[in-house]
Amino acid sequence: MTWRPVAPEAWRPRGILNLEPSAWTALRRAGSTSVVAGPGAGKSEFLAQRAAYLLETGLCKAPQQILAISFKTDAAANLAARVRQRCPPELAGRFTSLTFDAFTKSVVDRFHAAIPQHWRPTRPYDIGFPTRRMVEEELSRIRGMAQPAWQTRVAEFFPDRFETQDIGGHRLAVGAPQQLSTAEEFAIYHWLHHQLFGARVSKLTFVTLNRLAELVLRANPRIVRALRMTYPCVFVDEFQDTSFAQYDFLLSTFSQGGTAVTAVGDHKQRIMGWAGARQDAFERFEADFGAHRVNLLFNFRSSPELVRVQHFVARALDPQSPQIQAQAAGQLDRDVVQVWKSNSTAAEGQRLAQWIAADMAARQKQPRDYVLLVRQRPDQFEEELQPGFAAVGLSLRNESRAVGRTNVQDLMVDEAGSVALAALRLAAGQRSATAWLKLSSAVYAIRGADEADELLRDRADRDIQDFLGRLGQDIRGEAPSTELAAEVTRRIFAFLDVAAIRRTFAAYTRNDLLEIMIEGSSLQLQHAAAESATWRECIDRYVGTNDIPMMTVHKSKGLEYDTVFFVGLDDRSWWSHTPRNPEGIATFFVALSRAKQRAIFLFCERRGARERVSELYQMLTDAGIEEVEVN
DNA sequence: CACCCCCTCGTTTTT
DNA sequence: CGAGGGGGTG
Repeated sequence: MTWRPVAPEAWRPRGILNLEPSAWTALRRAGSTSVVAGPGAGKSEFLAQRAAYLLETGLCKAPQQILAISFKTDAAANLAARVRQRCPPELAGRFTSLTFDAFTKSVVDRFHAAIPQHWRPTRPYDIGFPTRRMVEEELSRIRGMAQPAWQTRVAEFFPDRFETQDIGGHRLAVGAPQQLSTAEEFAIYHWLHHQLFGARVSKLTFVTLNRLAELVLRANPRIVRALRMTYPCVFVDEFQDTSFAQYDFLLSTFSQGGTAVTAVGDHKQRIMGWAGARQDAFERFEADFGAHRVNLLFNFRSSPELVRVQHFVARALDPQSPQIQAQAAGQLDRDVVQVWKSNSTAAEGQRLAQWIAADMAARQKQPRDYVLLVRQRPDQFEEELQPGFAAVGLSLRNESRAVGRTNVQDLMVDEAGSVALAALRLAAGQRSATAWLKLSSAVYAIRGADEADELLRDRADRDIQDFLGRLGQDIRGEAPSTELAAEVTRRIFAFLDVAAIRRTFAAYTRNDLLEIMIEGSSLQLQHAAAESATWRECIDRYVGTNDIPMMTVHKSKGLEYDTVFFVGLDDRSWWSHTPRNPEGIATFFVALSRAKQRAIFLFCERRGARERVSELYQMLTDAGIEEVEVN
C-alpha cells in the first residue's frame, strides 16, 4: 500500500472527531507559533495532530523530518507513542522525539571534530551533576585565581544560579579567547576550562553540553544548514520550562532560515524556575522568531465549575488570561471545590479517609481516582494520615517515598524495573500480552536479535519460556515473603544479564543508575511481599493498583484525577512563599487543575498559620468557595 | 554530657 | 517556618 499526500484543505484529524477552532489555526500555520495550552487543553494531542497534518499532506516531505523536543524522557516517549497511534508507520518514522539534553548531546557527539579546539572535550567524556557544595568550592577556587580587583565580584555569584544563568546566558567565543576583560568572563572561562581540561577525561554538565552544541552550530554554518534542511518543522513541548542555554540553542539554530518552530506550553504552570527556567520564554520567542501567539481555549479535563474556579487563579497569574471553555461534563451538582477546616490533624485524617471510603462506594470510584497533593515533605503527611486510612481499610501510597537510592515514582517509569515487573507477572501466571511484549522485546534488544533474525528470536522466546516456567514453578506454590522476593528479583536480573542491560539501554551509562534501579525494584518487591498473601496481591502492591496516591505538586504535573485533595495549604508547608510570587501561585494552579470533578483544600490550624498563603484562600473566596468545619 | 547557637534544607530534571 | 545536625561551651 503506497501512501498518497492529502491536500491541506482536505486533511482531517486522525483518531479524534475534531479540533477546537484555535487549534485549527495553530495547526495550519506555516510560520513559528507559540501555543499557550492551559491544563487539560490536549497539548500532546494537538502536537500529534499537527505532526499527522505535516506528514500526511507532504508539507514535511521525505527525507525531511519533524523534530520534537521535550524536557523529560517520558514526555518525549509519550509524544512519539501518540504520533504512532495517529500516523501510518512509514510516516511516523519521520517524527523524531527527543529530550533537549539528548538532542544537544547528539550534536556535540556527531560534530565533535567541528568544535573549536580550545573548547573541544575529550572523547569519550563524562557527564557530571555537581552539587551546590561542589559549585561553591569551584567558584572559590576560581576566586583564588582571580586578580584582586575581580575577587569581590566573583564572590558575589549565586552558586545555585551560576550555571543556569551565567554559563547558560553567555555565548562562547568561536575564536580562542585573547583576553578576559571582566570578572564574569574570567569566571566563566575558568569554570568551563576546568570541566573540559581539569582531568584526563572531561567532565561536562548538561548546561556545558548545551553551550558546546550552540557553539558548534554557530561556528559551522554548513552544519546548521543541514539541520534546517532535515528539520523544517520543530516542536518544543513545555516551553515555559526552557532554560537560558536551551533557549539560546534554539535561537541560534532555528530562528533564521525558515524553520517553523511550534512552542507549546503554559506560562501559568511554570513551577521549575528554581531549576533555571527563564521567566520570559514565550515573550522572547515571539519577538525573536516572529512567532504568532495562539491560545487554546478548550479544557477537556475539568468540569465547568472547576474551570470557573481555575479562571480566578489564572487571572492572578496573567490578567490577560482568556476565558476557557469547559468541554467535560460536570458529574457533581454541589461541593465541587471546598475548603475543609479542622483543629486537629487526627480529625482531619479521619474525616478525609472516611469521606473517601464513602465517596468510592457511592460513586463507584477506584483508589486511583483520588490523589493527595502536598507542597513538600510527603513522608511527614504519610505518617500522619496512614492510620486514619488503615482504619477504614484504605491504603495510602507515597509516590515520593524513598526506595533505596531512588523513589517509588521514578522506579515505576524505569525501563529495567518495568521489564522485571513484566517477567514477574508472567512467572506468577498472569496472561498479559503487554507483559510478554515488554519482556520479549527487551530480551531481543539485549541479545541484538532484530526483526529479521528469526532464529535468534525463536531461541530467545524459548529461553524466556524456560526461565518463566522454572521461576513460576518455584514461586507459585509459595506465599510471597521478603526472602523470596529478593530471590525472585535476583533471578530475573541474572536471566536478563545486568551487563547486557547496561550496554543496551543508553540511560544506564550513568555509572550507578542501573544498580540503583535494580536495588529499588528488589526493595519495593520485598516491601510488597511482606504484606501480601498471594503473588497477585504482591504485584498490585508493587504497582499501587489499590492504593490512594499521595505526591508533591511537582510530581503531579501532567497527571489528572477525579478528585484532588490538597493537604497542608498553610504557612508551614509554604514557608518559602511570598505574596504575589508567581511560582507559588502557579504551584497552586497546577494542583487545582489536576482535578477532573472535585478539588478539596484542607486547612488544619495545628499545622500552621494562614498569613503567607492568605492570597491563595482569597482567590477561592473570590470564586465563592465555602469553608466547612470538619471536626 | 547537657545545652545552646547557628547553619542548612525543603519542591528536582537531564545521557 | 521549623526540624535536625554540627560544633562550641559550661
